[in-house]
Amino acid sequence: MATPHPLLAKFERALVLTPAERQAILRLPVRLEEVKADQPILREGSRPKRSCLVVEGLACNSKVGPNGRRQILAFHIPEDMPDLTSLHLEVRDSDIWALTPCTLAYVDHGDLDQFCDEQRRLARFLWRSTLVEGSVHREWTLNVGLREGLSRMAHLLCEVMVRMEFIGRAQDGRCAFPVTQEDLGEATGLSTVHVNRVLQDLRRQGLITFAKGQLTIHEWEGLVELGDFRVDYLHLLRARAA
Amino acid sequence: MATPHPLLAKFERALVLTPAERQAILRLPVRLEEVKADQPILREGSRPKRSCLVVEGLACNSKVGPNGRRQILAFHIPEDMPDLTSLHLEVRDSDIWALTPCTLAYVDHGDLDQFCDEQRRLARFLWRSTLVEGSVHREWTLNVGLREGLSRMAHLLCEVMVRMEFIGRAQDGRCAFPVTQEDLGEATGLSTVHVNRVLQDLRRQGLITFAKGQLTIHEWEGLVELGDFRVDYLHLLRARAA
DNA sequence: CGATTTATTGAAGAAACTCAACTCGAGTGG
DNA sequence: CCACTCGAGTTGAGTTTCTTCAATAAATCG
Repeated sequence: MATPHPLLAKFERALVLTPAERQAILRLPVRLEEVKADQPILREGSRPKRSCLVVEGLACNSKVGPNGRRQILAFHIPEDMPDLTSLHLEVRDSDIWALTPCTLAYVDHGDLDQFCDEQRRLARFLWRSTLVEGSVHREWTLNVGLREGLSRMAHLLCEVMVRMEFIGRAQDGRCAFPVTQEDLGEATGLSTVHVNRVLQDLRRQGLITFAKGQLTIHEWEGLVELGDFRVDYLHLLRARAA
Repeated sequence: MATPHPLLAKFERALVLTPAERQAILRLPVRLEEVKADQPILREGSRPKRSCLVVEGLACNSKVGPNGRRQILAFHIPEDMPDLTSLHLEVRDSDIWALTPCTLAYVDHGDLDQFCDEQRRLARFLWRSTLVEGSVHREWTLNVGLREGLSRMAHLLCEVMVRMEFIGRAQDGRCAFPVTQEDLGEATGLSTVHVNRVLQDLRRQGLITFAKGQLTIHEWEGLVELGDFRVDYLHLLRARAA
């Protein structure tokens, strides 16, 4: 088989699989689809019959507020399943948008349900994934509710870098993060103008470089300090040999 | 048996149970405990071996921010399980506090795990409960990130009232909500002073009364409008006869 | 009753917003 | 290849929202 199963990477990142588990994953029927940049993947109010995993690209979870402004609630990077929630939540309560061109691997809920019934350990891991998403939401609420602009942005950038590192897509404090300043504003609850000033401030302090969709963190400790970043809430689980 | 099993109410609110399911719930060993007001129920960093359900009282999920200020992330009312997350998330990422004296029903994770393996439908419902909690977190992030003070508070009060109604603890737009203005500030990300002014504004508009821990909503439509409140994100599921 | 929260008020100041203009770079099509 | 457009980034200035500080009033509790 040429390309490995898209779901395999997600599980193997965190768990040491038994042969039976691996087989069960490989048997899961998936369907690959492409989405263009700035296109909706899922809409609030819809009733999905399948869930997707991000294979390639950057997506986000968002809702539209009163004034028509968008609040980004989470970024989704490869190996994330942005709508695992819809497996048990009939109606979607938020949108999923592709921020860049995305490759998605879809799994039917029927297959996933059966998979969960048969593979109890892997089911628990999927449940856990949705709980981690919840934990990230909690940290974001705190971020927006309690931290001032500069610290808030610092925290966000720390999170992105750690998650990118975890999936092996960051090296030497550098990773692709192809979002606009407007996107950052929607994620932090700041205006675009203010985002611009905050980023300038971070640059001036020599903490980061952010240009052309590339994020570089020059002084990790400094940014962590400024952003009051403690990694625990990401609940990163790394597979380790027995 | 004098008092019904504390978990039964939660399930029966949303599902029509089979006799076998009901039996399985009744067999779940629980242990009732009391906690005084303003006491921690669970601490960030701890590794719980059991989960609890709120039988009586008001609790909250919160984290402490950089300046030592507390951000409330959710209120927990009877029939909520504030730390179901810890069933699969080894280390707690937030605190649970009792805001009033609380009665809690504890279930060991071992028992709960077994219960989930045997009662697949009920397990799905528990999973779903944690997903609803996530949805509430999303709405709160939007609330804090996008809405201005007045609207933000209106939204919060709408949520509280709907949830209280759902568990049968509100009548005629009136329910107990024994929190201080400081608590409300921590939940909305506003200063205590500003909360006070916002509440005055809501009162002046004739929308609410809030005194001595009693919340009354006089003009539901008006408050909903002001708070941009749409109930869907609560994913309320009501048991209905077949 | 005194002690301690909790609620309320005024005033000055900070953080962030809006509006509007301008720059820059990357297409794109004539 | 150049003029043009368009999206993204940047800057200045005035304004709003909310904060902080500090003091007072009211309520609650032992």
